[in-house]
Amino acid sequence: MPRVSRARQQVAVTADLVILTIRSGELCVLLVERGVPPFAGRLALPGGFLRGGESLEETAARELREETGIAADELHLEQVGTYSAPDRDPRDPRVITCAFLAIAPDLPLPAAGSDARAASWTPVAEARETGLAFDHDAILRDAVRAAGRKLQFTTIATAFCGAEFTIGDLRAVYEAVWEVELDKPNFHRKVTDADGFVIPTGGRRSSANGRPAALYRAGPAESLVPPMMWSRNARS
Amino acid sequence: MPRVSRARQQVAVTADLVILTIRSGELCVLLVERGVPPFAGRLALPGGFLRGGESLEETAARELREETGIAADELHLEQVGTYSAPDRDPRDPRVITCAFLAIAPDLPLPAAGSDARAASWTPVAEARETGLAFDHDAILRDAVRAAGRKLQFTTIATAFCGAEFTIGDLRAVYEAVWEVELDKPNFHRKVTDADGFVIPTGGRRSSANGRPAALYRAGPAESLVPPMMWSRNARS
DNA sequence: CAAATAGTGTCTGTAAGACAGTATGCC
DNA sequence: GGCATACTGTCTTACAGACACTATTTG
Repeated sequence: MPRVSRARQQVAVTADLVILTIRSGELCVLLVERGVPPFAGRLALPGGFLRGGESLEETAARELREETGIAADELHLEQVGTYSAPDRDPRDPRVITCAFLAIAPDLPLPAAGSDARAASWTPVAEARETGLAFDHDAILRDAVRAAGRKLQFTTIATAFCGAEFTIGDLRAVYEAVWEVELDKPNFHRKVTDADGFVIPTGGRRSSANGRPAALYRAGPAESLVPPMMWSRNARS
Repeated sequence: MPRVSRARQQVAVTADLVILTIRSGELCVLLVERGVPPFAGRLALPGGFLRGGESLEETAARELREETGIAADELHLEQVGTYSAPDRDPRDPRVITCAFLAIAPDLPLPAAGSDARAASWTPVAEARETGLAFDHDAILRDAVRAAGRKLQFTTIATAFCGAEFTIGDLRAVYEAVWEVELDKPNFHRKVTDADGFVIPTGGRRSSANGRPAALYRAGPAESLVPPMMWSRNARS
């Protein structure tokens, strides 16, 4: 009896979402507590099954809306990878998943999910310690790496911020995702010099102490030239 | 009657392979002629259905072996993306595919596929003109882009070459995938200076004309620092 | 005033790109 | 020698990173 049957196998497919944001300088991910087996009571990435007539992108967009109330066209949604180890989900029929990365500003809070599941922002460091259901630890790790790579070459960092933000806010994004400290003066110059990355609004924002920071909004550029390099420390 | 049913849908899943190589300076992809509907007689990427007990990576490795005789651990195999548009495959049950990128040296020729399908290397430019079955045009485009990005930051270019190669061979890889011309002297210095990219074997190879080029083999480094940038022309 | 954060100026090392010039093969 | 290809040297410009310094706020 061969372990690998020659028959083509039909499977159920889910789209799982890694929705990242920055809350008070910390990288956070939206997690839900599973209400039903398998892994009932454990934390997991939000997600759901592919339905007839849908592409996986549409499934992901629908889940995003159901879990957070955000329309998918308001933020980036991109594939991270497909996870298909035969033992990744104990259910039968077999379940494979396509993971999507979404980047969101600090939201008012996922309004008590219409899906009735308890959804909440969890620091990524904490999620890694606790451990997630299924193979979601690996998915989260891959998604954070993908986000880190995108920060290098695109202006996606502004998607982590609200409509108006300071250069310090933007630097906090890079520092949280890359887990490094960046030189403030050099970062400031690089960002403000890059063509179409940020546009000054003229406003300023006071904090408790110190000189108020100038406010910016996202510029029209999508790719960031020259890239923001952190390859010296090349992990991934 | 909603277009999107609320029922979770079971689907069949394939792994499709984009196997790239360089033949006389031209980027080529391994294509098969389909013997059965849908798209019978049309060119398509090699691939096959996920079987019970297999991950998609294992499916891809098995198809690679069946189509080319190459063992998967001899070359890179990595996910490009999953394609799931509802109308991408007319068959029922519905079929979605996970595309993999493989990079191969110029092989002796895919030994008359054990799968009995006519497999052959086709220049990518030609494949784009002719058009492929299913959504394989989009998959091919995405895979070539992914390969181009990998060339920037990894030493994967050596995987396109045989065990021994000249710097000119290596440069041809970059020029074919990126569709640019690179400065020969600068490329030479950059590659030979990069730590662990290439190692001189001491041998030389004569061509018809001119000074024989020194031979190299792949070095131990996997990531390329500093990266080989072509971001000035940033397409993708 | 001190403390704190925002932002600018300047210097140094490294690397990219342009391209002149040298080396070494075949006819 | 002529020609083609491989390779080296050198110059210019651009950018990363370090860090001294100035600016503007609160207390």
